[in-house]
Amino acid sequence: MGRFLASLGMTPMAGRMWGWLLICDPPEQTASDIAAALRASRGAISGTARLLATSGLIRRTTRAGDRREYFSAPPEALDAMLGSAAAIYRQMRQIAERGLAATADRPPRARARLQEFRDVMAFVEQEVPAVIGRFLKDRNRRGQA
Amino acid sequence: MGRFLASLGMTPMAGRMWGWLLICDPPEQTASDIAAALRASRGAISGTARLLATSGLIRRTTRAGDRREYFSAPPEALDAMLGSAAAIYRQMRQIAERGLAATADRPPRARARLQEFRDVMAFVEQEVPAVIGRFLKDRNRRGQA
DNA sequence: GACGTCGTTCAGTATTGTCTGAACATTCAG
DNA sequence: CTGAATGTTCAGACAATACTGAACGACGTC
Repeated sequence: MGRFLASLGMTPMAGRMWGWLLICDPPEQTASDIAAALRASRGAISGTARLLATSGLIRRTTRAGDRREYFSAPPEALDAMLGSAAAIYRQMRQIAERGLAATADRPPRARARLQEFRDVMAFVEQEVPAVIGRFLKDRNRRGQA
Repeated sequence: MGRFLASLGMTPMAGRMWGWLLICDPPEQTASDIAAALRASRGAISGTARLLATSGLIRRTTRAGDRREYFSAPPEALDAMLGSAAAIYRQMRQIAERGLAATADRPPRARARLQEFRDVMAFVEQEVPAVIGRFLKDRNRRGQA
């Protein structure tokens, strides 16, 4: 439960909140529940919830006749996580291409390394979706078995 | 050249320095060269150099009869980068397993999501080296052609 | 329509992290 | 041996960040 160190590019609060949603019971919790469990203020929960929701790591649902919002960590969260990891490579490739464009007037020797960096990122960017697809197929097969 | 935003888990200085080493000419530069190019203090260069060197992103070489150290971004840097990316998944799996051990006395319903998270990370952790191996083979083939 | 509850927003604050600049150790040249 | 140059280390300043707590608006209830 003390795994709030999962702040990989996220805030510590986001790591704690997501970790809690992975192990809480019941799986759907209100903001007040989370605030009490994590000993955090409601303001922090509000901001973190929006961050996690836009990242696709958590889902916020409402119930008819109930103003409260229920948060949960759905299975799609893992897909979103892998997808965002893939986005990092795309981002790196784009940065490299910007760099190549900015150094167009430099001698080729100076650009060779950046060019290779771009190629590597392009390769990984292309292969990662294939791996994810294979994983999803594998999971579905196991889920239907 | 203004791509110092590459601080993905690294310090801004590390991003700037690595980016510079990717495009500088000549490819091998002394600490003074880098400090002058990036308008940074020698202290920052020293600390950042050690950080990047231990990560395998840069290589520091010396020449006989020359006290200065030469820094460069070798091709192996990309391999190190992909390897560290793979390490992230392993780390996540280990964290998940620690969480599972810590919640052994909880009802299974509360642990199911964490269990699945562990499985997904284990899968990716296993598949990523395969992708990297395929990439290396592809690059070598192209390099020899 | 008034109250309690819930979510959001924002200023303030504490904490963390990053860079600078000086002091020190070490090496090579004269 | 002296002196210049290089790399390292450390304290301090500066900036960025994350969280708290209070104020505000909105919805449901009585």
